[in-house]
Amino acid sequence: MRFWLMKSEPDEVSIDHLAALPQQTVAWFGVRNYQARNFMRDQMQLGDGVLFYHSSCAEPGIAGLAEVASAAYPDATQFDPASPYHDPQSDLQHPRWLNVDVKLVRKTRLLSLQEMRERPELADMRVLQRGNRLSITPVDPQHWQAVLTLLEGAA
DNA sequence: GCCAACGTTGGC
DNA sequence: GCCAACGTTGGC
Repeated sequence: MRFWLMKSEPDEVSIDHLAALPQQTVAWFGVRNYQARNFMRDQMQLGDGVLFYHSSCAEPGIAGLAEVASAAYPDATQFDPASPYHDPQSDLQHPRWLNVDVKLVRKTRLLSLQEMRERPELADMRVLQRGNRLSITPVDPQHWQAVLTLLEGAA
């Protein structure tokens, strides 16, 4: 079992949106970066742990826990001319972009980016490294555990 | 709105 | 295959 941090803009899909969806599950559409796509395609497995992260917003940080709920399959938005994620270069027979489904486990308190940066036990997390822009990053087991402890401790 | 960082594109 | 230009991300 692996662990991941997945960024979502709450204007698009927030933790509360996810909680309100049928099955509390959403297709993780819109990834347009090969490295992030490859994580979904090659490494994610059903049941992998996900830190649901709010980015590009007033209070960036971890907002809940989720899990990988499907294998990777073609991202429908790449073929939708009305979508901002439309990719006219992608071919129906050989889709360029994939997504997995992500299912809510539970909403948590917000573990803010600021607090994450203050915690020495999280200092090596990939998402905190300088210049990191990947929307999906692997999370080491010890970081996963440290985040859970922070979420359960000081709630 | 600014800007550092980094991925992608495209000319050569 | 190099690399400059450009576009995007995302915190501030």
